[in-house]
Amino acid sequence: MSTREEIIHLGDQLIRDKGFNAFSFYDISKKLKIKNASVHYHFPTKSDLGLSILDDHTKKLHELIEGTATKSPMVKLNAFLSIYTKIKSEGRVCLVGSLATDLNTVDPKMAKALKVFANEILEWVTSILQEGRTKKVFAFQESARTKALMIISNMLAALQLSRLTDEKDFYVIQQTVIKDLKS
Amino acid sequence: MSTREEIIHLGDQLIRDKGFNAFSFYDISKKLKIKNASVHYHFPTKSDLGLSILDDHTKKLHELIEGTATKSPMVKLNAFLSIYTKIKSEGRVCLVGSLATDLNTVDPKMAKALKVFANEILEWVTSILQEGRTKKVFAFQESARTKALMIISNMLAALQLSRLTDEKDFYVIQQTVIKDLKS
DNA sequence: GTCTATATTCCGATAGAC
DNA sequence: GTCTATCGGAATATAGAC
Repeated sequence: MSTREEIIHLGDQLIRDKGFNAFSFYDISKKLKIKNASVHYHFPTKSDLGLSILDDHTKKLHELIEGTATKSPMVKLNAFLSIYTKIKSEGRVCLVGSLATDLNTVDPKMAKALKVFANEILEWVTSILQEGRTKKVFAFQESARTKALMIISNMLAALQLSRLTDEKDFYVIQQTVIKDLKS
Repeated sequence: MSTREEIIHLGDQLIRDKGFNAFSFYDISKKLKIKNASVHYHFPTKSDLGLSILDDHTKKLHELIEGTATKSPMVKLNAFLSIYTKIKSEGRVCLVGSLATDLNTVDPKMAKALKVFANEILEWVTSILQEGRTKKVFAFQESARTKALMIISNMLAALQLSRLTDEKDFYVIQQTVIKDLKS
């Protein structure tokens, strides 16, 4: 992995671990054993880094969408849910949740990229649910978009809430989402 | 309202507007037209202020629980949901969501108080749902605690997600929560 | 691409006068 | 209870050498 890629990777972890406003370029330089100024060579400003992290997430989302395009709705749903399972195993929260709470403090370009990213997730999950209902794999009463909002809300908040109530509550919520879709 | 109370009030708004790590004592002193040092007189450290804000929320939660104790489950549920409606009208997020994403950066006392607060909300909503099901006002298949986790997740994340997709999505999610409980 | 060195700004916090 | 003044530290960011 190039230094640039390592910085993006570390920055992403730090945002989802501590929040965008609580990590510094020093945190990254320390871990990579380079100097503060070297991080600034790759990303002149913190917003530049934030934008690149969002671009990276968007790119990986596209890869996941394309990589599962020919699979069944259940496999696609599991691919979506697995994103959160992995984040939970790291003890972190998701990028959308972390940056949404900081939205009023980030620069407009980052806010814009975040909105695009969140809407692409919403559209993907909506399409998965729509396809699943058509194929009689999923059952739900609301519009597919509304159901997608409910499920994404559950997963996003499951990461945050289970930090406070009980770590197991993440899985309680995730399993309930799955069970609810099948009945 | 005393200066101390005004500081708590402003600090609460700032946490839910920008996040705990993005506001400063200067933000508060500027608004109250007093000096930085005066804020420190009331709250020696930022953590002291954070703790007092959490105590204030906990106290108000207790008042709401006691004030609705003799009401119907539907009225209690509406009291719970109205908390989020009000937050949405201010364009902010809830205290639990804001601080959960910052959890790894706050001092242990604040983390502890936040966990107590979140669990009290969970217990309250659980008891509302339990009572509502017993009285045949609500219908759901999961345990009352699990259903409470789902609903709280939906509302917490509705505030965050609707900042990014569409402000109206907050109400879409809220209405779906209500409708789903009645079927 | 990485370094040393530094400029600048901001923030949390405290001492001591009024 | 609020003020002026200030300390110490941390963070973003840049200049210029290697």
